[in-house]
This record gives sequence, C-alpha cells and structure tokens, in this order.
Amino acid sequence: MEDNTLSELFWGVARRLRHLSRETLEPLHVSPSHGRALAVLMRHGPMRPGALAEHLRIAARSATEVVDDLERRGLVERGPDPGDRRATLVSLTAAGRATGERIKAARYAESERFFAALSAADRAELTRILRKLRD
Amino acid sequence: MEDNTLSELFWGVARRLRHLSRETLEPLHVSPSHGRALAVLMRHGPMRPGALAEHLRIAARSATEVVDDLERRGLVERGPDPGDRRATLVSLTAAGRATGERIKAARYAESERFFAALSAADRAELTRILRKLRD
DNA sequence: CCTCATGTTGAGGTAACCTCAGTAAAACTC
DNA sequence: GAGTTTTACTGAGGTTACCTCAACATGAGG
Repeated sequence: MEDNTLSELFWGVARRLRHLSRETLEPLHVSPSHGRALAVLMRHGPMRPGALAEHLRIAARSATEVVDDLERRGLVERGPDPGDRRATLVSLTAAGRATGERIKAARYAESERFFAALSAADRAELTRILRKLRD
Repeated sequence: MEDNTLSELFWGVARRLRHLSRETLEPLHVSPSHGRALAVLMRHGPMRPGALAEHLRIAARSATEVVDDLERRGLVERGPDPGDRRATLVSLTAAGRATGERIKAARYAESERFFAALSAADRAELTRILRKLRD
C-alpha cells in the first residue's frame, strides 16, 4: 500500500475520504449511491429515470432500481411526464428534499473536516492541480 | 458533478483515474481486486490468507475468495505453513509472478500517462499535499 | 397504418464484499 | 496431559450496486 507512485498515494487518500464519507452518510441512513441520486435531483430538479442514469453514469436499468429504493423510502415519487406518456418523472418529496439538504450540509462539513489538515495555501494548490487532472 | 468542494473535485479526478486503471488492467484479464492482491504478494512474498486480508483491508473470509479465484486461474497456489499446521501459505506461481510484473509495468505507465498533465513541480507539490492527507 | 426508435421495467446475472457458524490445530491452564 | 480457549481458515448464505437482455407501451416518420 505504501508504494511511491502518485496513483497509489492518491488511492490511499481516496480510501480515507471514502470511509469518512460513509460515516458521514450513515446517521442519515442513506447509502452512497442513494446520496448521489438525491444530490442530482436536488441540483437539477425532476427528471426521467434515464436522465438520472446519465447524471450518475450508470445504466438506465440501474436508475430504475435506485428510484425504486428511494420511492419505497418516501424520498422521491414517480409522476407522469406531461410531454411523453412513455416516460415518468422522478421528483423529490418534501422528505426527500429535507434529506437532501441534510446530506449537503453533512458533505460540506465532511469536506471541511478532511481538508482541515491543509493550510489555505495548500488547499488552493491542491484545487489548482486537481482541476488540471480532471480536465 | 461540478460542485466546487475539494471532495467533489477529488472524486472527479478519482473517477478518471479509475477508468484509466480499468483500461490498463483489462488486456491482462485481471480485475482490480485481483490486481491488488497480486501486487501485495509481489511486494511481500508468500503469506497467509489472513495476512493478505489485512494488507487489502478486507475481511479474512473475503481473502479466501480472492485466493480461490487466483488459484483457479493458476496465478497463486496454496501450500502448508511449515510453522503452523492450521494455516496455509499463499504464494505466486511462475505465471502469477509474470502477470504481476506486467501489472506493475502497466501501472507505472498508467501513472506516468495520467500525471503527465502536470509539471514536475506540480507533481512534487501534489505528492507533498497528498501525503499530508493520507497520514 | 406500419415500421422503427425510445423509455421503462421484469428477469436474471456478476463482482466484491460481508457475517455467522463450523472444523482443525495450536496454545494456554491447571 | 486433559480440558479449555484462541487462532486460521472456509462453507453457506446474504448484500450492494451494478450489469445485459427481452418485453411492452408509446411516440414519430414515411
């Protein structure tokens, strides 16, 4: 695990962050994948399962499943798409929106906590460098 | 996906790197988890399934499974542990070592390719900052 | 209308994990 | 040195988060 390539170092950090993230979401009883779906719906509003799939970069069929779970838990609901009767529109319920807000806040706090180990200058550097890698 | 917290940025980069990694391993017909196990065995030599589990940070039972798969594919073999007859020692076969070497080379090339977008100075900075986050 | 494309979902599968319980061997206890 | 406890592994069976493929309904173009 302690090899010196940047990749391995990067994954070491990722693992720590992932664990932290799981802990963050756990008290909200939301799995990472559900959290991601809620976040997308918070950000972009009601959408078809297919569109959700694209945002999450998963197969359309898998989005159905995520929506099933969230619906069963009362966080989203399916409605008809007025423009196309083949489609359904997935939208957040009030409970879903509330949970979404809590996730957002928890995520923010988590990020702050994790990156608190860095100085402001280091954070800026990291942001700059990661942006280069992402694009 | 394009939020501005460092976490999200970090995950964006992680996703790119993960895809690259999958592509790297694919021609070798090795899954990421098998690749990791082989890498540990390359680095540390024969070990018990339990020790492998610790290195991979998975449950001992799950290591059994990984070893089963690798054994079925002729990349590792189980032998008795001379010091403790309850235990078995997992070691690489010649084929396993060969595959391990190829993985190592591919990983190195992958890392080079991915981080080539950065200047030497940026790479050094990134290494320094990630080390802080990992520890 | 007839064909073809699109949107969703049922059925069934996979990878990579997990826990729990059982077995065998080792280590400690008295 | 027999009995208990611990350790090492594995069989059975479960979970999560995905997948593909086929069916079915609706929509769109000729």
